[in-house]
Amino acid sequence: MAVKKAVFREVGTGKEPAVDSTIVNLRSKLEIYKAMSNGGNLADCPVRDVMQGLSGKWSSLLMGALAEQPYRFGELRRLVPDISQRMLTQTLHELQRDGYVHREVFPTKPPSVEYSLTDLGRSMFGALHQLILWAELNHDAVRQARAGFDAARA
Amino acid sequence: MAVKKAVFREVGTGKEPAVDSTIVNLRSKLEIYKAMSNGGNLADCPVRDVMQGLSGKWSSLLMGALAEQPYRFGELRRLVPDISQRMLTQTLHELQRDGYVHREVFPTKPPSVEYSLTDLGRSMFGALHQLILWAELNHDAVRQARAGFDAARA
DNA sequence: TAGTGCTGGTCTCTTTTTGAGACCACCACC
DNA sequence: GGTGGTGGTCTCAAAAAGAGACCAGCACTA
Repeated sequence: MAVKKAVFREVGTGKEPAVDSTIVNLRSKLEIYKAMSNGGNLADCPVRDVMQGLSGKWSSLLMGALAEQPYRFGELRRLVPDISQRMLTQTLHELQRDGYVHREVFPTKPPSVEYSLTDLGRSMFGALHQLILWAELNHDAVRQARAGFDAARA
Repeated sequence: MAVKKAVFREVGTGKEPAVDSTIVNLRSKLEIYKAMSNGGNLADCPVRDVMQGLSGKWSSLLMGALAEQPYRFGELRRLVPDISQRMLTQTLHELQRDGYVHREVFPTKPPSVEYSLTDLGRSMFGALHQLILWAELNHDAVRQARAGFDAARA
């Protein structure tokens, strides 16, 4: 294997020489992260903002359930037995706020509440689904990597 | 708009009548959630297991950065200025453990450490990228939904 | 008519996770 | 001998998550 040089690159310090071809070339590759970080304006970053709402422990699971069909509150509670009622309320509320989930109250006695995906929610779940499928297919590889890592450091 | 009936469905209680066509039809649609919940065996669920590792606040951001090029520890710290050193160490450690990230120490003085994506990591990021692109494209819709929701309840 | 159960929540308390920042050893440079 | 840069760990405070009690309203049952 060729010996890699551990070159001390200067990144993001704002002190780079203006005309350094190495850095220019390097910078041109930073497309994904730039998008994810809104080019340094971290406070108002689109990707980060949206991803944040999906990164909760229960968000993707509830989206998966609602992608199949609408559910009532109590149904979701039974379907996902290890979620606390507090987190179910809260996660559904966040998903509703971000426009992925529609909440409808029916005037039954007692009143029942049905949650369903909006068009935006279905659209988003299309992308999320890719990740879920990947997880399903590659679970063994991840588990194996994890086992190997734990074995190596033991 | 047609009046929706708030039918009290029985789901997951284990008490359903054995031959109820409504429920059978309902059950047949539960493909995505079944995959996500491993059919009730929640403790050892592939999708949940993998998603958990990606749902951290910083995981996807660091994956996005490393998808562009390898970075050294200090570079990542400067690139993502609002991550604490502790969370950077920890998140990289988790990503390494799950097999997405490779960690290589160079015998420089002082020693430098380079982080890069593995093949598994690049594969996973392909799927994650779909979600990132969606977020980029639909950020306005999400922000609008959020604003509308906040306005309605004020 | 009193008890029980179901609805969809909220409230409080404890535990877990995250964040901010001090601290560390090592070495080069001046 | 001070300063700065390397990649961390450690401690302590703040924020988030989880467990479970509690609530009002109504239907059904005894």
